Amino acid sequence: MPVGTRGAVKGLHPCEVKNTGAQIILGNTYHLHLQPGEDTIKNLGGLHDFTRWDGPILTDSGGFQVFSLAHIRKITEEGVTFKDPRNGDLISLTPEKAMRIQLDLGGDIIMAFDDVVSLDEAGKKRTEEAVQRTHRWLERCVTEFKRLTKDMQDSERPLLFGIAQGGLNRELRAKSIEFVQSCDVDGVAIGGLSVGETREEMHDMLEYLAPLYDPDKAHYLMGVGDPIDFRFAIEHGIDMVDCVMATRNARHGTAWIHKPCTCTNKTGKAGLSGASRAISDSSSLRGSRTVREVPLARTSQKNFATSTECKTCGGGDKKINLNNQQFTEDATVIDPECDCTTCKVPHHTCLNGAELRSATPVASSTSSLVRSSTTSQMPEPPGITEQSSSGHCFRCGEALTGFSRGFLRHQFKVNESLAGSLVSIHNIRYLNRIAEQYYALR
RNA sequence: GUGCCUGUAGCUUAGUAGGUUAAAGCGUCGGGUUGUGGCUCCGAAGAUCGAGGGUUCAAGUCCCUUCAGGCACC
Repeated sequence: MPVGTRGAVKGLHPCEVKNTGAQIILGNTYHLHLQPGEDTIKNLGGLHDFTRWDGPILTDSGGFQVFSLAHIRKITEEGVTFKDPRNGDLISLTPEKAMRIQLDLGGDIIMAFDDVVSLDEAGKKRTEEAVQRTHRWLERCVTEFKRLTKDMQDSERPLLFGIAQGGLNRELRAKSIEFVQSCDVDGVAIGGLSVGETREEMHDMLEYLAPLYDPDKAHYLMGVGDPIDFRFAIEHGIDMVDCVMATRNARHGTAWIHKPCTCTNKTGKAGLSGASRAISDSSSLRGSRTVREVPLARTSQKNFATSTECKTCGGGDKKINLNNQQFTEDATVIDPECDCTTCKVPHHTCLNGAELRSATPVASSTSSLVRSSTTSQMPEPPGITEQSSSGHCFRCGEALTGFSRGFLRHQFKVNESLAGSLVSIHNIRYLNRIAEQYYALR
């Protein structure tokens, strides 16, 4: 889920977001409440009409801002007060208010209001307290949610997700997952990770939690991650993630690329972790049990499992910093394997026409969970051509040549925001391609 | 021709009455970024202080000469 905190995925037209294969985006209660306010958004038709994004929208509750804006907030049992950074005004968020705001905003999935703790000493000390409070707040959220939606038809009622906490404490985590799954919620989110712990600590926790998930509910890992963490999460029963890295890194010049693993070890055990390897040979898992039911086994070589990097050939998920001098005269695209509209764009007359409609199959693992409440019409985006993978336009046969690294570096160097937008498209598409590859393995 | 002003990092400048290893912003180069406050954060490289000589324990700073640019006057 690309992140559009303030109602827009930064730098991108909704068509561009859609064309990455993204099925759902995020908005944020805290930011939209401060500006322009849920009343304004409601008066302008709700988030979908307001933002012109006709796909599902998930709104975060503002719980994370309790954590990230720690220097300007105060927590009590009732809720949290923040100082408005613009004018110093005190604003408050409570479980009930978070429900009201999110329902006014009009997203399709709304999140319970939770208490996120840091991993420093102060945070560790209050981990248990935060878990208990998160649970009490969740009960208040569910009550308020039911009260506010009791007159709604099933088709217009948004979904409510609860959030499990517990820091890096396994016992607390297990209790929290169990509690949230026992509540009347449509989905379960894993919160409080990706807040500064090491990759190994996060992966260990995900591995520990995977067998505890109720297969009847969706599981959403909040705030994760880069391609490596994303693969690991999928392999361990996670259905949904969101992360700002794709877009923030893109705006700062970092693009993800995939270096194919060239190892053809006769044992079939190349360096890549279980499912990552399986993608290269997707037939090996086709027809097996679903990912969520059985988290794919990690290889005995832990290092391989926690990174998709192949120790033998260096293949796997990589990143490049397009600001680097080495790309000044680089005529190649970010990633020749990629089919995004930054890496493969027709630069001829075919660009102008409906024939270029996307033919890329889009996975729909979450669509059955989500009822899009909008009827707004979005024009079909100028898409990826049918034969983009072959590198040629299916219509006229001309080569599809995306934006060169040299061009992108130049635009970054002259501070042109187009560069950040183009790389955002690439990075979001990169993650969605990973999701689509796993989806094909079900 | 005469008088005055200005020369410090690639650029714009700070360097106080001479006193530790000449400072900053921008730019350059490299890195970071995980439920987005921040086109951001961190780090590095980069200066024989226009040149030469002198005074002094000590000169970017004072003196002389010279070069370059600018201004004014003849």
